Amino acid sequence: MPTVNKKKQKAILNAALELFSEQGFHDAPMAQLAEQAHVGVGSIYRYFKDKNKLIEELYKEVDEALQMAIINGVDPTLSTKQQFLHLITNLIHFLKDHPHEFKFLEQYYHSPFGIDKKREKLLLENPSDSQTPFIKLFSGNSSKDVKTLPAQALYALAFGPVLFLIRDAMAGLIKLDEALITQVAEGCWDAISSKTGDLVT
Amino acid sequence: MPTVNKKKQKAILNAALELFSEQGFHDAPMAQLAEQAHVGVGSIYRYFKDKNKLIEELYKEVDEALQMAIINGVDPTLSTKQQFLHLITNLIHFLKDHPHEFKFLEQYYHSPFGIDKKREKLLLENPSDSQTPFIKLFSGNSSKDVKTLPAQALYALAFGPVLFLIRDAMAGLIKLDEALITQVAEGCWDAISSKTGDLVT
Amino acid sequence: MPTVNKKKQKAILNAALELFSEQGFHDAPMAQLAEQAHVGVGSIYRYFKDKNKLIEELYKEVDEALQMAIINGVDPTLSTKQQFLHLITNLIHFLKDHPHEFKFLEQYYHSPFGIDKKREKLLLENPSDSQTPFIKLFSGNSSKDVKTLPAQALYALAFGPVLFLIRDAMAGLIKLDEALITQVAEGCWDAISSKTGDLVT
Amino acid sequence: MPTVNKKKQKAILNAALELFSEQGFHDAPMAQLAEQAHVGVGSIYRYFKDKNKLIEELYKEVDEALQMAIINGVDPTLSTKQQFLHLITNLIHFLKDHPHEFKFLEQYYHSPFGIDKKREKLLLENPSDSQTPFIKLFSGNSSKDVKTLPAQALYALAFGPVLFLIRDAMAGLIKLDEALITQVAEGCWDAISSKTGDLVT
DNA sequence: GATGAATGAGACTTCATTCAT
DNA sequence: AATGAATGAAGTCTCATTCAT
Repeated sequence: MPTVNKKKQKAILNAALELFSEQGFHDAPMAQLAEQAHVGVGSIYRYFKDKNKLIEELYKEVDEALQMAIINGVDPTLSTKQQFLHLITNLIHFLKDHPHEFKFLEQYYHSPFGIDKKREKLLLENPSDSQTPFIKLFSGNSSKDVKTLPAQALYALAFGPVLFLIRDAMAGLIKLDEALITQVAEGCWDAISSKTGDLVT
Repeated sequence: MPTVNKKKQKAILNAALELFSEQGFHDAPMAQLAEQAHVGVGSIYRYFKDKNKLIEELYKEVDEALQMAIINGVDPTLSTKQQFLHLITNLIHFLKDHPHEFKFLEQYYHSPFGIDKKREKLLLENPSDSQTPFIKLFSGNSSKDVKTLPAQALYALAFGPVLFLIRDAMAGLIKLDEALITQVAEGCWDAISSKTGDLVT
Repeated sequence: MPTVNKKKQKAILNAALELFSEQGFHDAPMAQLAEQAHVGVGSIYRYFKDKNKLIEELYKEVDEALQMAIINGVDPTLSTKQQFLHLITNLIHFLKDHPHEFKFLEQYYHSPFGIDKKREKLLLENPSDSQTPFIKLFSGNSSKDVKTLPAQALYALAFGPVLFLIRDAMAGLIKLDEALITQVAEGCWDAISSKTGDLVT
Repeated sequence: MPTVNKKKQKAILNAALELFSEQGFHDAPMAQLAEQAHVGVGSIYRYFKDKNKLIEELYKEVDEALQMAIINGVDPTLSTKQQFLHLITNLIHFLKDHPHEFKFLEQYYHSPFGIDKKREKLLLENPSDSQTPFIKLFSGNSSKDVKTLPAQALYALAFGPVLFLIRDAMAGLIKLDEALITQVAEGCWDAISSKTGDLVT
């Protein structure tokens, strides 16, 4: 009965997401994880080879959810800027509304797991896939709206502020309302827009 | 001879910086640390109460070096933009040239150590101190050059891209030459500059 | 099968009793304890939160056995003296025949564990409980047979010699045969009996 | 200058007495001991081979002081009972007034140091020396006043209650005033006196 | 398939002792 | 003679993983 399987696996992943994000990978013992998932410790090892593999799988799940959220409702007929603002706003909303996911991802990227291997994969793999909605936006003929920079630099200018901001929001240093979200999103656009540039220097 | 004292302490801090940045706090046993510092395990505890305290001290050291590097050579008579570009460029160079320090800081901020307490302190404390050179730049009468946004939002737009970019550079995803550094720095400025804004939407 | 559970716990307690009594709490490493109990080190911690808790539990066990042994076969219809002699003799026999238990208890009472907290509890708690068979003997209408002294003083006169004697016996300084046991028991009675007292001074 | 030597040695012994009695042998690090004695750690090892030897030496010191205190003011021309009461009362007063010494001795006797080896020595050594004033009292022609029992048994009946009582007093379970001390001393005498014995059984 | 008792490697930390100054 | 920085053996405890039930 594969239903049971998937259910239990999902329960483990959910418990893991919560525990990892709250306590960190290293301070989330498998025993506690099992308890939270209402599952025997041994059962976890039936679904995941070991703790590392569990983390990897969880990452895939969370990343997928993130990608889905980002592209939600984007209208390809609109202007590049409009699409960009939509995407960025989606991203901010998702991260803001999913603190567990955000904290997990942050931790993942800043651990031996993701620091080299994973981010590389993130970008080098599927060059035309759905995984990176921004890549499509920045390439093609809409690229004239955007500065002539390596993709990584554009990413940095576009995403960097978002991650930084969410972290601060999560730490309670700033409150993210819709107005601010919009302003920051526009700031991100200004950073990459080719139309930008002041006269005085 | 107090020199011996400081020397050994420095050796431990150096070994810690290297090990922590490469393996992470949790995967850098005190024994290995001692070995790398050419010191007995017990000696570490003469200089630092425990592992946490060692991490804390190391943070202070690294942070101080970072702050020094950022303000190096800044000319207060120049325009806000010029000063900003100088500061940001300093920051990028330091992080790029000190991968250990960068990785350590990233890890520190994304751990129970710094996640709430430290960043809060970073910004709420010394309102007029040397600790945050950017805060001075954004306040005062030069604030007209900068968007009307909460400090946190400006920080996010200014620093977010840098951290993101350095991470990618460190992972080998992009090569940071001077030209690119300049371009990204300008992108950061565009993100926060009040002179920015295109006509078409 | 919960039997396995209790069996292993018992094995640990037995090994602990032996080791603690022979080497002292501080010189009985958990590793050696595990070995003697034919158990993995980690297993001990499944049954006892830590070493202190293990000592505490062991104390409860031993104390209970001691209390049981003391009241064994006492006939409440006999005279106060007869009952007292019976109790004291029981006590001497138990301690003499259970050197591990005796040494453990001695050590326990002379450690931060029992020195204040436990002995206080021993006497102040259950005023009418089974825990202290002597207290009943000394109170009530049989109290006329016993000197008018604080309970603690009576305890001292009654038990003090026993503990002292057993210690000497254990050290091989004296051999405890039945005749001697009887004589000492009577000496204890003389110490507390109100009928005692010589004419010449 | 041997004066300096003795002074420093005494300082160490004093600090040791205090620390050992308050924290126990095992929880009194040499470093803390050195600090309390206002002495370098290394210096301790100039006066005592190691920690064990220090404990042994301290025992000798304390025991000597105890023996001196016991025989203080005893009048050999008085009756056996009077002498006994004087000795016992001396003992009680000394222990009551020197809690550090008492706790140290208790701990010493209930440790691998004293449990077998030392007490044996205490009694088997000097059969006619000053070390055991009671032994003289119980032997000779005054022995007719005392029960015909092995010396150890007499010791037990005489000293056992005292140690027990002091312990309780130290734990705050009972307050030792002069009246009570006298009564207990007489109880001890009753326990060993040959004149004792009631008619009813 | 599911469980959780059992395990032992390994982490952190303490502390008696040494020895160069 | 005195010191105290340096050391590493040894102790307690945790936790990922296994395997018999």
